[in-house]
Amino acid sequence: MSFSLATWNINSVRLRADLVTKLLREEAPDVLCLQECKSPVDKIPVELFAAAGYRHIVARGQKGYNGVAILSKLLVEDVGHRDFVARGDARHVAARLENGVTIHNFYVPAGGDLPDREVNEKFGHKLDFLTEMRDWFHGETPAKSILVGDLNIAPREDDVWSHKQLLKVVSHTPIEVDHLAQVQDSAGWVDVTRKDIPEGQLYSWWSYRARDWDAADKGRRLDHVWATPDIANAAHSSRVLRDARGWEKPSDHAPVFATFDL
DNA sequence: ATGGTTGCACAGCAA
Repeated sequence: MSFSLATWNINSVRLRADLVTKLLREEAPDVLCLQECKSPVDKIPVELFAAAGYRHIVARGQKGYNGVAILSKLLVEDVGHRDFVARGDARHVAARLENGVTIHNFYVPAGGDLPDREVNEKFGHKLDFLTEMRDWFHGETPAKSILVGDLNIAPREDDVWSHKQLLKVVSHTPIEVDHLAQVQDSAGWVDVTRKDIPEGQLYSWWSYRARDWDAADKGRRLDHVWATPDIANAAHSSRVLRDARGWEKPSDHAPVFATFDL
């Protein structure tokens, strides 16, 4: 059995519902994980997605902020969520496919501007969120699991347009990279995207603030697809749909894809 | 060095 999956920070699922359906119709992943839906669950345009063939939806939402959803052509079971750092934020949801694979969809806090928890509470929140992810997965020791989402960290030097210029910029600081590595180590998570594309610059996010995002190409790889070691070797064909960043009224993130043969 | 844009929701915060 083979299935494909994509993760996309949509930055408002209602404003960009037509872009979601465009992606579903043109790229047709079996499962699409969305972050930053910025919508209560009951206001997600589920009929639109069902009409495109995605009849199974597992989501957590809140008004205006955060929000994660898993849209699927395949039957999925809602296997819950965890309120990381106990703020009542909708930043995690999990679903299980009939083949036994569990998919965790995360929206990790962005962390504010200053990379110092003493002066920026949001940075501390981000680090604490990552620490709780590490401890949770360490205790769970998951098998046949996939973890995707906007993790808001670009860990490698070639995951950012300038390693040197971003060392003190939130998303690429050594302490964040270390925290993310500890999450990854907690369950032996394999970075599927980099397993498939080991070399070269690779980005999934480009700021809205650039005059010409495509020409400047000052991107970062903030969106990730990870898998536990038992299924990581079944993954292939990873890619970033950079084109989507150039669509009309785009999200600032592009979707990241992977396929699993199980 | 600074400011640049977007979404939500209607001011200013979060990203």
